[in-house]
Amino acid sequence: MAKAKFTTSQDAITAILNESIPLFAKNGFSGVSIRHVSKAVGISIATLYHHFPDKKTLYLKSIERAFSDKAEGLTDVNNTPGTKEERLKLFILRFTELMSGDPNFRLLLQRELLDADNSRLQLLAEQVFKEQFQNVLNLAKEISPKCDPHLMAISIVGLILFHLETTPIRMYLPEGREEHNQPEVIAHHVYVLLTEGLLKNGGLKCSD
Amino acid sequence: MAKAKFTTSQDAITAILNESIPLFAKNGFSGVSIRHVSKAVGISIATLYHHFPDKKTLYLKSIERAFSDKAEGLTDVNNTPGTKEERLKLFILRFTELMSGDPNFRLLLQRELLDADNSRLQLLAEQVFKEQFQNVLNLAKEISPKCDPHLMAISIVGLILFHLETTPIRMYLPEGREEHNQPEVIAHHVYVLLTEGLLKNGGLKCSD
DNA sequence: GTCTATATACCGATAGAC
DNA sequence: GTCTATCGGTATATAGAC
Repeated sequence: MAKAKFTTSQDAITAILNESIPLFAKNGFSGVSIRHVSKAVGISIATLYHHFPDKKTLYLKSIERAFSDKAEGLTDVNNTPGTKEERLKLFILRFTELMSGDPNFRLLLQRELLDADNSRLQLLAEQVFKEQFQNVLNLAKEISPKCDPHLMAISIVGLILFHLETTPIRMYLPEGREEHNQPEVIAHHVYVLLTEGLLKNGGLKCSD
Repeated sequence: MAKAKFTTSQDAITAILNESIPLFAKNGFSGVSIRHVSKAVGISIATLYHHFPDKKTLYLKSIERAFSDKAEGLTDVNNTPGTKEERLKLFILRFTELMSGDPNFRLLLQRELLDADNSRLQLLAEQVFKEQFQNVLNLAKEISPKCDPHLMAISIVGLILFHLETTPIRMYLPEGREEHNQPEVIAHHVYVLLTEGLLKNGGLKCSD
């Protein structure tokens, strides 16, 4: 008889998700097989199917687990003291550090934007991102009341995410340097760009 | 004997790539099988293998074909007449329209950023994007000489690409509207954001 | 809770005829 | 240039013992 590797079903499920999350983040849904996951955990395929009914459910539970952890990572920055500029700066820094600190979350998000159907996108938007996006929306309204808040909120998070997204190809592009990948450098660049624009005073003072 | 569907090998290759490009864009490398592609083209698997040695080569040739078409789409906007603001505006509009006009190119690019190894990213950077990126770099240097040009160039294209990337989830996020997906709306928003920043005159004049 | 063994389908790739 | 037929491997998923 095979000895029990995990005492409770929850332990086994957690161990499986701990392996499946990075695998799905790196290789996508169809790039990961049940065999890969079960081998990474150190259990048989049948054992994995004992805990998850099918591959799709395993994927969705992986997404769920990976995303639920992050929902609390960004507390409401609108409730912190300070001017609107300070709160914007704080949000950008926190969001950049959060996203660069956990690559799995960002990679899974990007893959979902590519692969998910409308029902799953709706689920993500309404049950995962809604609250956090609303915070950015409020910040955008306060800082730039005349502009479309939705477009502005997308731009704020998009600037940060795209810099992280292009990290692997940067060093091969002209004038790309290693330091461009540091969260603090990205956050500072995004903050200055957003607050001052390109043309003010003949160009940004990125050395500030 | 089976009748010849294509007279020349080039015709067959073009027909195959015409089907494989959108399939790879939508489903990724491991989400597409040789069977899918051959069925979509209307030929047998063996015929496909007569034109391409293996699946990986088919994928790389698909990328190559899809990307080569776009290299000329963006002519050097720095050589057009007008002020730097006008040239920035022109670049943003052209780039936005180019990217929203051919979803396959953008989707393949995003998938490559997720899936490609370093050698393929280097190939993409140096043989596909180098020249165009250099143009954006020059524009960034001229417009914002005090700021890091690399970071600024990434920000300019990133703003546009992220708005397109999030198109499918927008309508499910707070205050998302259908018109936010129009290329002209995105381009105008990006231009105003870049040139004026968030805080100037108490907020952007997005209605201009 | 975990296993071995197996069912069934699909995968990438090839052989050889026409 | 295209096909049918097929190989060996792997995919997801299940049955049933312990």
